[in-house]
Amino acid sequence: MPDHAISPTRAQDYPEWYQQVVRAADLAEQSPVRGCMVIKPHGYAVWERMQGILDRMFKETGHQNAYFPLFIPLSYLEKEAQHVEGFAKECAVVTHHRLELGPDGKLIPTGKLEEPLVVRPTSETIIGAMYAKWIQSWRDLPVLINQWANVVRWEMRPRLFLRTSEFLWQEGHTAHATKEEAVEETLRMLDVYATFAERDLAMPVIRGPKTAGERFPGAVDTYSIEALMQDGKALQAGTSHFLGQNFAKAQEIKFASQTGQEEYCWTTSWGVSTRLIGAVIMTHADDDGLVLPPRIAPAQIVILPIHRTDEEREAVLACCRQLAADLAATRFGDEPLRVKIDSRDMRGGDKVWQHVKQGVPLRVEIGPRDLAAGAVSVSRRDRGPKERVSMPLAQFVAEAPTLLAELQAGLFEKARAFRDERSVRLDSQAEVLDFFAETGDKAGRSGFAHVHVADDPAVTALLDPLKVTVRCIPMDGPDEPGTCIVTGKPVSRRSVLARAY
RNA sequence: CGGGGCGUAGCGCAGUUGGUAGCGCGCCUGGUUUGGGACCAGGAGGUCGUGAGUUCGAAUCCCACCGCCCCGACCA
Repeated sequence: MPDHAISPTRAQDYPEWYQQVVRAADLAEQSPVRGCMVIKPHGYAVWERMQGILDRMFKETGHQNAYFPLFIPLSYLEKEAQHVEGFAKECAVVTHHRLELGPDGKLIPTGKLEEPLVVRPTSETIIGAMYAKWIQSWRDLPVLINQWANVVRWEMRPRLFLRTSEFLWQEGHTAHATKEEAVEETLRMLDVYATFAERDLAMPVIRGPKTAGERFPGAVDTYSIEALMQDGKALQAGTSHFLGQNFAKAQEIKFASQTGQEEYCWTTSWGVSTRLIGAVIMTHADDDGLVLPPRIAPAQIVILPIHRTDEEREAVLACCRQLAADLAATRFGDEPLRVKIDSRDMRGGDKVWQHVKQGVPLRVEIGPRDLAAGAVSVSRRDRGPKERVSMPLAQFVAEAPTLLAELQAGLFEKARAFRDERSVRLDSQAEVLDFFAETGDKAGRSGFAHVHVADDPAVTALLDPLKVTVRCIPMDGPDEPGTCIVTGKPVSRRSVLARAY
């Protein structure tokens, strides 16, 4: 057996490594439908963890869930000009509503629709149409709604979790009486995403507004959280849009103000998707497979009974059940510990490696020797796959939450250290060209470049050939005035440049 | 949609002067093992991506289509 569970390693072939991790961890696989994935139970369990935490955060910030249709009348998308431009090309369109059996046994679509239906690429238009009916008075505001849904974007180059034709996400859509309130909402949700990414996914992110070219079609401002993956490429992990009155005007979302004036609403939308699973993989996974931060791990601890004879089996299993019960009575991150006993009848080595590849944070082995000593053998996913530490059973129960907290914090620190190591401040075009050079030592080893650039086509012209984009203009930390390295225009802070997924 | 590569057992692959399918891992059974991705023996599993063609005969040759991967344009 090779040194690593995953082949090739990250260093050998990063894109292939990614796919092998997804497969080895049994997260998802390609479906017979082009560009669409099947999310398998383990992958879906991770998504459910993310959903659970985010949903609670949305509710805590005053939002309610609702559900809107999968199909959007074509005419709805035509209303907002910029929006059409952004989405028109990549949509699935339903044109027929019946199938008839042809003479050759083939099914033929018939029953042409009067108006084609677009499978939602995002739901601003259909939700806006409903808001227009629901909102009459300032007393109806704000409207704070989220929906968990699937959307379809006919992407040219799909990749499991990162870019699939259909993906799962949540989309929040809010309407407000004032600009200030809507902007505040936009930033509040950006903050929710950043907190979730850093606290739960252990993934450091940079947040900030996008440049004009990178904006969501129809938005006044788009904010994103950006994370750095292990291959030095950036991943946009969540977005929050201030839509101004653009959609409200296009869709007649109006209300009577306190002074009796008819006014347009100010709206926002914000979303994160199953792409976050890809983000977790590319942030934490190693050459032995997935590494799950404890807070989003479906099982935080797996207990592995080791036994030979039937008598041993009984005694060991009894001990495992007791341990599982004791751990489940303990709390980590405001929730009971999630523990699983894996008593499947298979070779121990295989079983251990499965859990390694699936990213379970803690593995606990209990065999006759441990039983006799009143001890357990503990392995951490952030250490070598063969490392084990023996400790008294009672001590493990007491310290399990601390161990998990340590693991969670350790993953974050490691990711942050990696990001810092791959982050530079550059002050000239030459330095930028050198940093993103694709030859020599630097091949594929780029990262975040903090640079003074203006929001200007001349900047894009410089970056395009490098396949580099302005990810966002970081909003944390103080202003740092400077001049654009391309145009010489004064700018108040540095932007983050990177290659991106 | 453009350029390149590739589709043979669940996975990884071999199989070119065209002769009717194999290896490793995995899976099932039995045995020996056992704090570690074991060993031995036996077994199951494939209309060789799909369709049409050349041929007595096609996984091998020709054509079309579909899909996957990498590089672009697009993108949560």
